Amino acid sequence: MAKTLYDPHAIEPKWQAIWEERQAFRTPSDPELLASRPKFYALDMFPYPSGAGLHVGHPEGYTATDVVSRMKRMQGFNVLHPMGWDAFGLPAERAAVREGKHPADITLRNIDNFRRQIQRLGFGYDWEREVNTSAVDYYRWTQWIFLKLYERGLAYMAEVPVNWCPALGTVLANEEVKDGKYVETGDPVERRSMNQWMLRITVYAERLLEDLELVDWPEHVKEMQRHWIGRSEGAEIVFAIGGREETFDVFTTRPDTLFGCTYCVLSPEHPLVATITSEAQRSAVESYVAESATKSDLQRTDLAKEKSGVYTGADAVHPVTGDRVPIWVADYVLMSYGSGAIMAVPGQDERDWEFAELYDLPIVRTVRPPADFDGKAYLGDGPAINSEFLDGLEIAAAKAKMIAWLEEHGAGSGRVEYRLRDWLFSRQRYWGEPFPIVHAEDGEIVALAYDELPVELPPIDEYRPTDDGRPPLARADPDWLEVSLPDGRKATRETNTMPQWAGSCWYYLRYLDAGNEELPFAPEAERYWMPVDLYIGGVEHAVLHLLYARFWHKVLYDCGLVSTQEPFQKLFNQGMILAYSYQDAQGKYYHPDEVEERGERFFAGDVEVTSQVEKMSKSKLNVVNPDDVIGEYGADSMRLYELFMGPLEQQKPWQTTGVEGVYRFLHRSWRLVVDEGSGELSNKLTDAPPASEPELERLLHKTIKKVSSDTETLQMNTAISQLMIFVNEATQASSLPREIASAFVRALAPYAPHLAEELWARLGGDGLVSLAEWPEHDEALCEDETITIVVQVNGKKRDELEVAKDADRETVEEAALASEKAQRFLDGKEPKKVIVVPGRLVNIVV
RNA sequence: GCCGGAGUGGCGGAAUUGGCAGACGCGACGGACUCAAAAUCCGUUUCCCGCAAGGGAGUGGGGGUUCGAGUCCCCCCUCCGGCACCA
Repeated sequence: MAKTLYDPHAIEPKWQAIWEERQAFRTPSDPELLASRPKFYALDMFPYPSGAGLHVGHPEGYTATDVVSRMKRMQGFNVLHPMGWDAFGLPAERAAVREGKHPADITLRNIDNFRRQIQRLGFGYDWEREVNTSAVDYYRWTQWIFLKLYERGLAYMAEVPVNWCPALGTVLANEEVKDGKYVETGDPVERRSMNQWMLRITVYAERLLEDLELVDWPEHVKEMQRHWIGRSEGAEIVFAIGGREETFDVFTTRPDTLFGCTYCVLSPEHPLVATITSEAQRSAVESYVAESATKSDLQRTDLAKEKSGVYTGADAVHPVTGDRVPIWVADYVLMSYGSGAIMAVPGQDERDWEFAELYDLPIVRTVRPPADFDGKAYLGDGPAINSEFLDGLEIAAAKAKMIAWLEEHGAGSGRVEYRLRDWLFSRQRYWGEPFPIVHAEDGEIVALAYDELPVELPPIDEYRPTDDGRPPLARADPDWLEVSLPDGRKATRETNTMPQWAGSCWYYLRYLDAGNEELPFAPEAERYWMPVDLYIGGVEHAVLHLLYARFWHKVLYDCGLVSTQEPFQKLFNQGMILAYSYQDAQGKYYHPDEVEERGERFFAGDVEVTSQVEKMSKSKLNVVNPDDVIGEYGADSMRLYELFMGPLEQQKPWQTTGVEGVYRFLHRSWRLVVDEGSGELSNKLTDAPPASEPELERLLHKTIKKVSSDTETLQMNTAISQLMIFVNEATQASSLPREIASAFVRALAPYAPHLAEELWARLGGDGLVSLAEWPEHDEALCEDETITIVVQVNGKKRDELEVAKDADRETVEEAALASEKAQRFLDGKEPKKVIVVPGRLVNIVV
């Protein structure tokens, strides 16, 4: 007779079809139902649909949100759990050039593949709310929000120094550049001056910083944002220039050290450099400035080890003492921070000390270092010295007094400076949102009216910039490019497009009401569903996406369009999934399938290789494809293993043998209910009450309790471990009451939903287990009748005792002292002290 | 250099407020079933001494607090992540 084994390939497509047919995961929309239950909004960071398809890292976070949403749904929450596509971006544009197709076609093809792969995992997404940022009915609303920003004066065009990436043929935002390279590809970036769109995110710096207090996010992500915003308190001080009209401002966090200022430094890009330089110094300064201009940011930082600079020949007037101090030009002062000029205080600043030593400039200490201090610049606290009216004051008091003095004498004021810069918001690409902006022939920038949206991407022949360096959209037909304004003026459309971040700044709002043709989303939907209750994604978005989205959200809040200050109440970062890779002595990689272990060593054929854990990558031949895993073990095993590997937030290596472990667990779960020989229900199942198997009943309640709380706190690895413990025990038990089996299947359902549906149906459960009621645990049954008490002598375990769970101190102490094994170690000595920890242990000290 | 986070068996990892270190899984070893294998099931599995009973050591290293430390404090080492002339 054919055995009825657990067969995920039969079960999984079947239940996925039924879920779809019964619309099991449609978000409730009935107003009465919405009002009657609490809501839960579980959000995944939506993927960019690349041509490479899904890798096993993607589903980790998706599985976690799916498990939580499924449990919440069973617990009676209205659940919103959507998925969509961050679909604008350069790779599709490049593929379009390569294949001679339109980027939209490439994008749709990739989306279909991603959707297929994601659907195989059996996630309970509401596909009716799927969004695609590159679809016209989505990006018209991105343009709509841009108009809101523009109206509020938060979007402007300016000639600014930009990060130009020649390899990409476009500019990049500050956040996209690190060490002079594009963070995604490592392509070098250079400085250029260009007329570009900027968003005034700096206006929101303080709120973006403060409101981090309101959200439940990992501390290190908050820390990264705080650092990126980079608030520092200090003072702006005005310096006059000897013999000239001009003045310049410096920003300092140490106004208390003003008396120690022995020179000033301007950045090479500072506008005053050219005007104040003396004739004698002109050629030296000019060649220094020219040299700095040719250096990339990378070189400037690298060469930072050795400072350099040139005297301008001009002197500044010390605002308090009236002394002359020399003004230098040096590239250790950046034009992009503060005012691009500093007062140098070598006594209290390491960089200034180094520079002063190099060029033999005077050094004056204005804070007395401790007697044993033998360093150079002293940054610690101490009484002010050499500082006239500040002498004797500690730093904080000295700062306050100096700021008061400056304000009184009109020489400066207290000031807060931020590291955060305005957001460079335009790109020279085709595959992005067109700006709803035209340029009139007289140069005026004109925003389109709301009813003129959308501005659709026009077809063009080639996706390269024009020969004279204008963006690809400049190639569009004049029908698109040229417009007449209502007042009769002729105008040209903006040909830059928005950066990829634009679409992801508000997609979580579009999900609330994805089909709305009148508005980006209805206010009542927003009030009901926001904020996002759980947002899971990779830490790589800690600054970029999360900062930009928070910024837009706050603008929408100020427009009265959203009701919460912050969009994402709880954020969680899943750790990256790594994989073993194998390399020989020459560094050549081998596919894991070629490698076998012999003893302690690894070989690929006859070649000895070493193993290591690395990021998955094609070149390292260690990429694991979810389709292959599902093909072999099924989606439930894939889901379970993704979460069982270890703590969600941790990096961890993929191990195929680990998938087999959870696959075996699902087999055991199957056999608990189904007799594999006959295909009928297992004859261990009984209609007897749960109490007929008291041990198992207790374990069930402990399991429900632990699975509920561990799922809530995203400790899914230990929740699964508890389910395994239950199955192991239940397998041993002589009978299995149906009620117990039913509760177990419901607790398993969020994790292995296909198997759970099948078992639920076989057990005769009502409807879908995905929509069944989550089991409740009975606290009284979560405690054992008797507990094991450990008996220690001098802190070492010597014996165990079984006592009633409510046994009092005296009883436990007596029993422990009576223990034969304990007595042996007491060696006849009188106990000096006996510590009783009820329910845990007794420690006898001699 | 600065700021975070982490170091636990052969491996992934568990351990309320300080209270039985190593749950669960992998791997390995032994056994059952089988002509045999796979699958499955049962058992063992931190290390050292011991036939065993039993004993000793043990959570990166060193010190401390405590009846008791993986957990708290101090110093050091290693790894990972972020930032890096931000005045």
